[in-house]
Amino acid sequence: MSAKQEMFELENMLCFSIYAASREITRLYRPVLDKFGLTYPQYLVMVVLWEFGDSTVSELGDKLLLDSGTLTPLLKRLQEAELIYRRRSTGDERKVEVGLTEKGISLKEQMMNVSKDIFTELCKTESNYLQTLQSVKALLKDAHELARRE
Amino acid sequence: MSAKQEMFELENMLCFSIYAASREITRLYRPVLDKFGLTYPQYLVMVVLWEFGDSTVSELGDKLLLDSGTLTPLLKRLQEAELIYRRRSTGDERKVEVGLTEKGISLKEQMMNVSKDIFTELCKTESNYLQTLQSVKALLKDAHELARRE
DNA sequence: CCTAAATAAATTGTGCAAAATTAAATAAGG
DNA sequence: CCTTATTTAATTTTGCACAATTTATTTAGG
Repeated sequence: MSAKQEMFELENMLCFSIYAASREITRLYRPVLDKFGLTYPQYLVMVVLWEFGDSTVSELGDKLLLDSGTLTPLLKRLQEAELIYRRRSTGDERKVEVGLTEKGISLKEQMMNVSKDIFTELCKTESNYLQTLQSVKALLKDAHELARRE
Repeated sequence: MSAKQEMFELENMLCFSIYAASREITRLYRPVLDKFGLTYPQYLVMVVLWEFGDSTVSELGDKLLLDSGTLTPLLKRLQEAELIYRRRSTGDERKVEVGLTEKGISLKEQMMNVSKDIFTELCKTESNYLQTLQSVKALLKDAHELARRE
């Protein structure tokens, strides 16, 4: 079996493992997030707002590596759920500022008591959580730089 | 900063790194796959057919961890592109068998001469490709088992 | 000033992703 | 046989994901 053959075998393809792992992790979060009426990408937006405070749409996109075409409808759903507000920047009317409502702020406390279970469950089974985290973060950084140096 | 606080920081969230890395890798493959008129999930279906030969829809789903709601329209597009055929199983008319056309078979050779570039590019930047692959495969296995033990 | 370029977000269109429902066919027990 | 449960795929619906285009605004050059 040549090296060229091997590279088309699913078991050897890091790209497939990452792609499938991403969906399985989302599946793992779903039953918990469902209790709060959140999807996984919506949850990540909340995480960024909790950590960094009020942000523009493009700042959210920079952190999450998502574009406005994805974020705009997602943010509208979070606004309908009254977890965030959206308003035009007064200084620069091209920008839309996104911030947490009281309900959005208080959600963090509620989730900390539940979400730990997912995190610790993965930690428990993942014997080397920190090692895996460092590997994937390095991969993300490399892929991000490769994909954007046109 | 408490351990509970830290778990909501984006930099510490393995789930986010996996999710973002998956999209960045797909973005990396896109310009190459575009030349062949394939999307990334379509490419993965072709990889499975090249490796394992003719398969039913559910066999493809088992390998790729995708359900029929995702695969059925995707397979129809591959059929329209004349890379695969689909037909009801003669033995069991519930099953739909998927197989490669001549065009689909020959695509593998064409891609081997181009796709290597993506693979080697990632290998080059990823100092520890095999280590990362093993970590992510272990994570995938754990997440898959956790997500399905109801 | 005033026009041209650049920026920021929204809009549009295509293609996954997955849960829920439906429909068809098979298998199994009585 | 015949009914019931199971299996398998299709269909439907909602929600990302992203490229391409459009619109509005701001910045810079002349």
